[in-house]
Amino acid sequence: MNENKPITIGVLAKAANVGVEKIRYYQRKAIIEQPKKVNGFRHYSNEDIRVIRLVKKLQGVGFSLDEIKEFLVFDHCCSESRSVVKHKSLTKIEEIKTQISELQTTIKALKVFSNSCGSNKSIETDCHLLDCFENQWRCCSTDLT
Amino acid sequence: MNENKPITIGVLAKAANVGVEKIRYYQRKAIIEQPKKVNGFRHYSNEDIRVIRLVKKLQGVGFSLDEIKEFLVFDHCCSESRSVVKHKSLTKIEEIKTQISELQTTIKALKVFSNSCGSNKSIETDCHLLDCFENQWRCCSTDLT
DNA sequence: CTACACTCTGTACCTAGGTACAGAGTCCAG
DNA sequence: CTGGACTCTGTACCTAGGTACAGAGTGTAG
Repeated sequence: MNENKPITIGVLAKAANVGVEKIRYYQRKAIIEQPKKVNGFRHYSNEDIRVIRLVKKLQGVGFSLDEIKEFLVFDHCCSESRSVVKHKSLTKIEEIKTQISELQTTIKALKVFSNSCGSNKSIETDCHLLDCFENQWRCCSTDLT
Repeated sequence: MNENKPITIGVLAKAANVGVEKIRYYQRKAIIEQPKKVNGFRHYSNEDIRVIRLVKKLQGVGFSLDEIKEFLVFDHCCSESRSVVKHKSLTKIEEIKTQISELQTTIKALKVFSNSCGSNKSIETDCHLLDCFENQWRCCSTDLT
């Protein structure tokens, strides 16, 4: 059954909901492996569909293609580089935690901004985004006389 | 004192810890306003330093320059567009919340991955990133026969 | 066995967000 | 009043992550 209807690039693209050009681009960039070719046509496996979807998902949460490549490579040579895998993952987890806390601060600042600038009572107060964010971040304050 | 030592682009760049080219780029893109010029030289205010720092911070948490521009524009015509400001902020808050929950899922998947693939007991189990992520996301599973 | 859909490789082009000059003008310390 | 530091405008170039052909080959339904 798999033999009769090969998964060509178009089938893969449809199944993973991306364009064929993007798949070829990922192959040029070595994000995914070059599949076997039959008469010059690429034939994919079901796993390739999962990989493409994973790539999309990881991109969505902010991984660069290079980072994704590293994780996918580790995925295939897992038994040779356990400690490297573990290290990469733990590092990434820490990065994401930092990112989450920055995002939470951003939410706070946006809430303050929308409640002050966005409210009717603020019409006369000349409320600034700058002030709202500075109160949260203490990062942008003037230190130049 | 401010009159004697004007804040030129180089001073601003140093104070905000960015390059002068980036500041000029932001001006070309109308992210920040064109300051007054004295003999063709741009003279900035202390507020400009705060703005540049805010732009950096917002970029860091994932705002595009176009989004930043919108917020900064609202910031200046606040009294005319309260409801638009409020709406933009609330929309952005929801987006960020979604992003945070995706990031939390990513952390879970990475933990599973590092604990299984990264552990010594996994040497024989052929653990895959793909499986770890699919368990968290249920998004990449094969649905092609 | 023909027509059309699909795929191949290769190259060009696109957006976002910059960075790096060149060549000319300005400012300031000595 | 000169030399070095700084700034101006304008254009070219860069990376990441793609998208869009062109021209040729392949595969398959009628």
